[in-house]
Amino acid sequence: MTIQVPSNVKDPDKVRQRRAQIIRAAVQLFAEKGFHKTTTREIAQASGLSTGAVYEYVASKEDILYLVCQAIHAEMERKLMDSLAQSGRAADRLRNAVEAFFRVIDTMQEDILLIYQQSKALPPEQLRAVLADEVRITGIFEQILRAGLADGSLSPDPEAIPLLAHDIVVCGEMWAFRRWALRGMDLEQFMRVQTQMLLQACGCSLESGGGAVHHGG
Amino acid sequence: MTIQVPSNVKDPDKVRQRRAQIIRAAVQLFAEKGFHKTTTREIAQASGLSTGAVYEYVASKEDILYLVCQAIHAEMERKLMDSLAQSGRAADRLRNAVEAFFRVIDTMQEDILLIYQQSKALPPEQLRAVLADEVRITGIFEQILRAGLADGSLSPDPEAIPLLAHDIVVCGEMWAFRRWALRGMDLEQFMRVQTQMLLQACGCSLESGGGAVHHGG
Amino acid sequence: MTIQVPSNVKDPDKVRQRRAQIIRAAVQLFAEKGFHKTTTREIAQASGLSTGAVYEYVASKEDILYLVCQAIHAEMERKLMDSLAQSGRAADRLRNAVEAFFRVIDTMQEDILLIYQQSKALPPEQLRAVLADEVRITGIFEQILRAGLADGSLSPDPEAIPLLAHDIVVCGEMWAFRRWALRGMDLEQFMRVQTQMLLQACGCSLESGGGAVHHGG
Amino acid sequence: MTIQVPSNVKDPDKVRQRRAQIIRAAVQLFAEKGFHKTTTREIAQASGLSTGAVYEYVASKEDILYLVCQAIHAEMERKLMDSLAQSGRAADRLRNAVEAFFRVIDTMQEDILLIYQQSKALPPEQLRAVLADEVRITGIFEQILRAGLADGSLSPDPEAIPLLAHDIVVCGEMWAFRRWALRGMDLEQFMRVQTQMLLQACGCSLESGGGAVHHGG
DNA sequence: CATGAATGAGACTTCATTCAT
DNA sequence: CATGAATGAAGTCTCATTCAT
Repeated sequence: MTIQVPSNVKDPDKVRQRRAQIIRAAVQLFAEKGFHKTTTREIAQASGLSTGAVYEYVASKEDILYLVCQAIHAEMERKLMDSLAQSGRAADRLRNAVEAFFRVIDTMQEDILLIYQQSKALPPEQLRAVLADEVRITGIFEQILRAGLADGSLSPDPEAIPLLAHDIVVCGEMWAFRRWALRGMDLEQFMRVQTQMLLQACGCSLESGGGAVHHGG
Repeated sequence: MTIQVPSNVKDPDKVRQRRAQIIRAAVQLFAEKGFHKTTTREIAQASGLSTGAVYEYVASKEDILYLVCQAIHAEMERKLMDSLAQSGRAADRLRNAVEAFFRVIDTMQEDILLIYQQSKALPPEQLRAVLADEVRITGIFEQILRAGLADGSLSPDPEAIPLLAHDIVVCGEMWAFRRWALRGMDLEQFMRVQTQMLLQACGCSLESGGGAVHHGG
Repeated sequence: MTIQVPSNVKDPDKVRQRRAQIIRAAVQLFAEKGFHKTTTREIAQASGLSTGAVYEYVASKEDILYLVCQAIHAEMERKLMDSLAQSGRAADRLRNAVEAFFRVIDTMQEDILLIYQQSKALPPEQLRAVLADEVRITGIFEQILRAGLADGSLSPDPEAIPLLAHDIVVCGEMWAFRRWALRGMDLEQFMRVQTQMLLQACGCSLESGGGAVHHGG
Repeated sequence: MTIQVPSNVKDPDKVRQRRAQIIRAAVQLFAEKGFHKTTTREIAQASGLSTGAVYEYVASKEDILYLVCQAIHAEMERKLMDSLAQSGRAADRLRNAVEAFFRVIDTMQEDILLIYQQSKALPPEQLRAVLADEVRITGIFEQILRAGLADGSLSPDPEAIPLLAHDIVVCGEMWAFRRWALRGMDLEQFMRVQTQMLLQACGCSLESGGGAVHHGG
């Protein structure tokens, strides 16, 4: 589900390097002004290439948006993977993964917002590929939930597992896309509340989080 | 926090009527193609007005987007308000409100998606007004949570109340903006899982919902 | 050489009155913003008529400009005629006419500038009519010059009479159309220098003007 | 007091060359139809560029008008300077300059008319720059007059010098902007009368001009 | 490969004029 | 006669993309 972006240039290293320049510039511009209000000229200029050169590495402006979304997802995934514990009880790995995920989101706020707001501008096929990336990220949590069901450390409704995984992702990403509403909190507060809610929903047995734990009155 | 959209036409009834036409057409087009790929001519044509006539009721294309967002939020609020119980324990009113909210979202999927994807195209001031609408909707849930704290039927962490309200809104709205990921579920399933999670997070004492209740293993 | 501006309205008094309103508003607007940047709506509004009503008294925007030019010339001529001595030596009448003319110009600066800057926007036929008005005004001075040739009080080159008349008009009107360059002078200074130059050019015998008379060194 | 017109194109030679094309086309069109009735497309077409190409060399239609005015004034000044005697009595240099100026006007009638009729369409700042050009041209005559005062070959009222310079300019330029009234004369006749009047007003001692010299009375 | 000038379709908006009420 | 909403042609300007150098 990864779509090839064609390039006139043969040397793959050069392509990688130039596209990195383009992506770096475009991420910033798209986040700031949005896809449609950003011109290819601006992207070229900001990436240190000429107008024409950009089109040696990309076939259309939409390709750039696709590369940007891809790069963001790749970075998210990489960062997330890096801090995932590979062993232990699923419940602990979940708590760990959620925290890692939230911290990744915090460092990539603008990027996540960018995907939420601009991916609609992608052509259908590329949009599908981007959504597939999100499915893969969500899948990370799904897998842990299933592992928890298996090892007994979590007790989610089996049918609800996909949705719970989405809840984790969405309740984390809102730190980015509802930023305007959450100015009053700091990340730790946010994480405490969200983690508490999400883990409880997953039937996590051990409530060792820092926040006050509320037992229904 | 409501911004005036100027019109050349004086008769307020006519303005209302024509703007309704414009909004109806624009909602559809924006949802389908996005704000930037929709032309003013298309909007005019789809609303049965001439190009020039549209500009008798609106000063710019962005005004149309603002009217659209406003209309969507107004409809959401109206529908939500209509089905809100005015009395009873806060816990019951919350459950009721969440269900009502989710059903509203289900009927307004495209509209909510539209706001998520297109509001970035608004000029700053109008964007602020649209966000203020979302704040007001979120406030509905905040108030119930506070009432629950007061009448003892809910026990949210007082500091977490604003965030919990946002969780309710976001965990509902994902039915719209993650539609592509939730094709496998039906609304009732979705509501059961989300309601369960959210109410529990709010410290709702009586778990009378239909879903399986998970007590941490 | 006066072109009829058609009106749908039959009652000539009403036409006169309404056109006066239109002209009053248009003069101001044209002087301020120019013909092309003034909209018919603005003219209607400023004259207290509805958009449609204006077109009951005028067939086109250009008609309004024509009416404006006509009105300005008529006022100039009226004011000038009012203060023209009817008898006496031509030389005296000339001096008197030049002074009167200059004072008229001073009170009608914007109007004269308007004609200089906007008459190009007139349709050919109406432009011709406006130029004919200017010819008529120039003719006033021509006649006095010829009278002076006849009564011996002036001695212009007979062939130069038309040009000298234009010189009088232009050297007066520059008080309006070179206003930006003459900020440093007052009207009296200006009149003294110009009158001196013009009368001398017309071979005026009696140099009774207030200014110092310079005999070539 | 020269305003920079921005261009996307970096190569100054190309900018000069393309702008020359644009100016050539625009002068003709503006003179013929006026600024507002000329479309940017017509300018592009007449200058052999595409619509978009024009906007690589200019930021707005008004910029074109500004370039046109600038170019006209530059050409006037250049032509005038070329034929100015650098030495001799100021009185002779004045006569010489006036003649040169009048001949320049004769060759540039449409251009001068263009400035009179269209400069009102300029944005304020650019209008100021254009008027500054006219001030500079007028200044040429002012300087000669002052020199004449110094070398005794002219005896203008010192306070009247600026106005006399304007008289020279205006009494020359009327050959362009009153062309419709002067069809009956030829340039030589015109020059004779005007030169006579103007030099006399400047207190020029030696009346060696070709025209009949009239001594008052 | 790189450059950047050129293209031209098309976007938004304005506004003189009309005409039903 | 008066009103003012409606029309729609036309204008200015933008910008993704191409291609000669």
